[in-house]
Amino acid sequence: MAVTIKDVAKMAKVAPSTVSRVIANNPRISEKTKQKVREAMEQLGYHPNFIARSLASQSTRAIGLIMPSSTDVVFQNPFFPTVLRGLSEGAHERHYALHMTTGKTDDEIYEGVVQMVQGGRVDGVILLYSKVEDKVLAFLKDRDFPFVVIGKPFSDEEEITYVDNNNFRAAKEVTEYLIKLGHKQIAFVGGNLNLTVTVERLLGYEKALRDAGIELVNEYIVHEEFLKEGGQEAVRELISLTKPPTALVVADDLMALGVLNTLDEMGIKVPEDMSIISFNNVLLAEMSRPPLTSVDINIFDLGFESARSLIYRIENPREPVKRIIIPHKIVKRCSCSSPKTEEPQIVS
Amino acid sequence: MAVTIKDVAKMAKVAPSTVSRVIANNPRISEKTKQKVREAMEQLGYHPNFIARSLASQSTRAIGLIMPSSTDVVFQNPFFPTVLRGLSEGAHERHYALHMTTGKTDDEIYEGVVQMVQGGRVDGVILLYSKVEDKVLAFLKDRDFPFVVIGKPFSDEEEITYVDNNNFRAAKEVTEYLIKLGHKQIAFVGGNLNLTVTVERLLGYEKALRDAGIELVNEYIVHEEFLKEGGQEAVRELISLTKPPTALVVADDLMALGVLNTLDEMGIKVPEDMSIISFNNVLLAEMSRPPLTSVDINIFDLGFESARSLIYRIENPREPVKRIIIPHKIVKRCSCSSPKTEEPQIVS
DNA sequence: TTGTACGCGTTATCAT
DNA sequence: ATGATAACGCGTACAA
Repeated sequence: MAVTIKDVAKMAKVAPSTVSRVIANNPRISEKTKQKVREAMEQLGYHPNFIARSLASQSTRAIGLIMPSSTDVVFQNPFFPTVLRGLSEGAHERHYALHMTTGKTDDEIYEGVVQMVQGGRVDGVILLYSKVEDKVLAFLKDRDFPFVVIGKPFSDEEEITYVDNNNFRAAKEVTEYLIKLGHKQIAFVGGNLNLTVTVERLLGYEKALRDAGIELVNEYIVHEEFLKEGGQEAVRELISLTKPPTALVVADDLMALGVLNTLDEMGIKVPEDMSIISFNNVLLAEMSRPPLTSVDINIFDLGFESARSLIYRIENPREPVKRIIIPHKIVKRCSCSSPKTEEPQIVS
Repeated sequence: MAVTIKDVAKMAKVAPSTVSRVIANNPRISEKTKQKVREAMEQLGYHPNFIARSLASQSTRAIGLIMPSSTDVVFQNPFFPTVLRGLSEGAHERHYALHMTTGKTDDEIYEGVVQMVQGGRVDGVILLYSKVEDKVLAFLKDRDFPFVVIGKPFSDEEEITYVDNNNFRAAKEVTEYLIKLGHKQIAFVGGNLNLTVTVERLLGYEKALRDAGIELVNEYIVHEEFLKEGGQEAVRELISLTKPPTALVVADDLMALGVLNTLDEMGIKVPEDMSIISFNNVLLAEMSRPPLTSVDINIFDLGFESARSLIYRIENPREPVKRIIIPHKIVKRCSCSSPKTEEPQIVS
């Protein structure tokens, strides 16, 4: 058995409660006994037992991470290692540990969360995704358990603490950027519509077009999963239109990579024949050919601020909910240019 | 306060210990009282408290994951989401939870591990990396704490349970494959030499050349970090040699992607002018242009088996250590071909 | 088959 | 400033 507070107490010739106070650095303990106790701890190699401490203090100093379905393609996104880094750093800063749940199906995930929460394993949780009609979110809200979601909640926005980018605005900006370059036929290649992020980006795209007086055409909006095959399908559909787009707003870098490949296979040059702009600015964005113009959404900060606000919520339960918007920035690389003016060519 | 075992006991008119036994499904409890107790649990919405249970039973049913330094480029590798999936599934299967530690510096990581282990937060840990002279590993071994490492340990191989591929053999095979295609000038682009995986792959490469009677040339072996810029540097160095290689063994897909880009910029065609073969076969391998021939190392299984063997070790402490080798497979795509025979061209 | 009583390692509330 | 003592919620040896 490991060395406990009692062993230390015995060695320092004080009561266990005194040792406990020394650990908490209670000011009512004299410096002399503090020193004595600390020496004993040192000599015995004492380390506090988190479990016992949790039981007594009713707080675990651990936060739970709820991942999206592990079978979901988004799980493969380089997005995750980066949020994780942010989360980890934010938690570490306040001496919180990280606990994880994953699952293949939605039910598995839900069960995991219930276990974790009811079982008292964590003081609060962070939802690493935001989708419509989420059972998990409903559960947490119902139980009034501290949580924050990364991304904009589908509903009850006012009553939920969340950390997000302004995806609507970001999408509007990139679309306006393309319009300014002279594009009029701009398509949107989005991911799963169950994710609120997809919806927000789509809305921003539409708003920009409407503001510019450009008609929305249904065939220009395609939705596929965030990953490879999806991108390819989407592109083929678009290119085969009688009046194909000259520019693409793609909801995710990884998907844009797939798009890039398909275009290459079809002999369509980027950015000469087709402009592409995408989101997230993961490492791949600069490793593609051509390097992608992409919206940097500061993934790390998304994680970092989520951890921070959850911890704040845990430690100040009665404070009002708040939302944090992480700034974004368009990183211009080489995948966008002005459209070729087709008409003159026909005339000549 | 949440509903406890006592509340259930009161409602079912039995002793708390009886409730406890029902939870453990102790056969010495009559079906009748079991039923009665279960009804009470249902009605009250009882959920066992993991913390209390852990304290009493001295087991947390949680396993700790030790990540590499979050500042390290390898952390960004798509490798991680995939091992995580495997780990998660392996743990979930046996109803174990996942706990994480990360850190920026080695010391931060070490501190985190010590806290986690001494604090009794987990029953065992998994090292998600394997490097030389690892303080963390030494600590775990010294404390005789259950752990398994993903990758081959640098030393004390016989006394450590680990899960790995046969990277030596894999590297040997891919090199032989290139040799069989007719290549004689084959270079090796490796990552950080502190990681045992890099060493193993390098050794396999060298062995294949030696077996084939091909002289090893020092300039053909370059070491850079696993990610982008590294790859580019490495390639430039190689190409500027008076007798540049015709084929490259690259230690990681992501790095190969960087290599691909640099070659493209330099106007060198793959596979016509340069063959490339790499490792891991992450999603990106098939998304690159051209799609990469890569060694599939079954990342998921690496995680899955690690979780399994750790749990086995936790539950059977006195069993001998074992090592598990996950099979690999070369996935041939489009980045390798026979070398152009330069001489005839000069003659003609 | 079930109940009693104690222990797991801490923190927290009273005392002194 | 410090020491007893009682929780915290559950498992379990021992008793009945």
